[in-house]
Amino acid sequence: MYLYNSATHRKEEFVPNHPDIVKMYTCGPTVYHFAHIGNLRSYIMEDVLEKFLRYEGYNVKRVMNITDVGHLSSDADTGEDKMLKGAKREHKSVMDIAHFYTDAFFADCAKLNIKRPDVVEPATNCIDEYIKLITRLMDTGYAYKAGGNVYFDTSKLERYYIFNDHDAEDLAVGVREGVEEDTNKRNKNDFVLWFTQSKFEDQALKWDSPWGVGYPGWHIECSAISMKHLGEDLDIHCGGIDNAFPHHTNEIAQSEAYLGHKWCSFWMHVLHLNTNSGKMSKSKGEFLTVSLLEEKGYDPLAYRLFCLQSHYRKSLVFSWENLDNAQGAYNKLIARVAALKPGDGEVDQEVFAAQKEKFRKAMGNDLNTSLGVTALYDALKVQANDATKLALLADFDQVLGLSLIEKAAAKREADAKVQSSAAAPGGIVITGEGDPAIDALVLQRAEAKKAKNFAEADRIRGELKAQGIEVTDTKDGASWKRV
RNA sequence: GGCGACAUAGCCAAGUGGUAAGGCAAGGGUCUGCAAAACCCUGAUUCCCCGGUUCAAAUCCGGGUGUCGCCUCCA
Repeated sequence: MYLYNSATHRKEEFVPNHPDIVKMYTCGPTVYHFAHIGNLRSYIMEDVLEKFLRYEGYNVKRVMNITDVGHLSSDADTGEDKMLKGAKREHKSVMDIAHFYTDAFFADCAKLNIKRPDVVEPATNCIDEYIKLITRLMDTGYAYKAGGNVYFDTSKLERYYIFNDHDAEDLAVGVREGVEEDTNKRNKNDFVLWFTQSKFEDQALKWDSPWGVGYPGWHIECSAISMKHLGEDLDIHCGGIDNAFPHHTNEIAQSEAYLGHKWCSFWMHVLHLNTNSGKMSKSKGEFLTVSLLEEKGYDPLAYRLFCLQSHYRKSLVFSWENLDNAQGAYNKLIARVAALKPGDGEVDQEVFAAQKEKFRKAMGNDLNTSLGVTALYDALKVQANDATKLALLADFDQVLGLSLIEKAAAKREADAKVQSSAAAPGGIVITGEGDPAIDALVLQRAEAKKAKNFAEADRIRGELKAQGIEVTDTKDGASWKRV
């Protein structure tokens, strides 16, 4: 399989460092707030990567951090979230907030069929590891102490910028509002490994260290957690594109300075989900969460399909119209899968192998999920029996994670619930979900229709629709169901 | 200001030198009293613009234009 490597700016054949395992690390959420669906786009794509690696027969160990220290009290989270405000008002601890949002994050992931990584490690669990790393960096001269904090000295590296060719002099420090230049730094792009002088007044969590009581910088956490669970090398490191610089750049700097050798082979970055007005954020415009999608009647998996129809290295624009498209496509897809008959003959191995090869080739080409989704439609259209089609759909869905088989089964079951529940003289047959009152109304309409009193028939249909009941005419009468 | 990416029908998109996949929406048709559902049919002489290379370019090269992202803690 081929993956685009941000570090080399090329598609490269993926070969793991060790034949028996793929070591995968993905930057996790900062748990001070709910995740928005833009955050979740990255996790969906990483999930597809992990599942495809397993599908290809690799043994994967995936690690994710939970950032629960370092910038929980940043200025970005003010005032928007009731839970956080509530927690503060009720004097709940930062850790309570972290736990709450960690759980919320994984609940969202579950709704999107995102598998939980093999190892999930909160940053606050690894203080000893950070101290170990920073100690060696101090001993080897890569780190220095200034103004109470410990900094990494980027001038000690031959090559600091890995993902792009920045010129240090051109870096515009403090471009963003509210960011002040730290005058303790020897070089513009040095970064903090350990704080004792917090820039956040209400920094709640502090630990003792050789450099004083304080807390770790943000970047050190990912290096240390990765090494703790995956050792001194790494196959794939993923994250949102915004992390490429400075976060991942700094991870490489400190990790390789610490190890004395190359650390990670493949770097993958997921582009952003934008709105029409630009980058999605928690404080600007609608705060788009999985729960909000559900409230509006969307299936979270329709959002997953929306992401899959695009490519992870392209920015994607979210709009309700686009989500409507995806939801419509998802419904139709489920309906078509539900129309297939399970157990209809033997799987045609030849057809199965040919279609599977197409799918593997598409996904193996830097996760071309758009073609992966097309493979689903090809499977539905291929000249073969239903058993073969279902086997293909189930196979591809191991990677795509759209719950096609389960949703189709549920739909079949729901449709089967519509039983013959009333028969009237005159041969009119009403089928529905078994509510005599509704049956009576539907029968009334059918009789009016039979008498060619269409105005009355439409009136009753409108009345039923207002109750959320959909009436469909059949050969012998009518059928109804709740929608 | 520097750096990085992207630009294909109304929308999401595939395409890596050989003459534009697929999905959604839309329109037409079959069916229906009308609908719904289902099924069938219809879409870009053209791939942001201008040059160049080539028998041949959406695909390669050069130059523009536009959009987005990053530049110290946002996936």
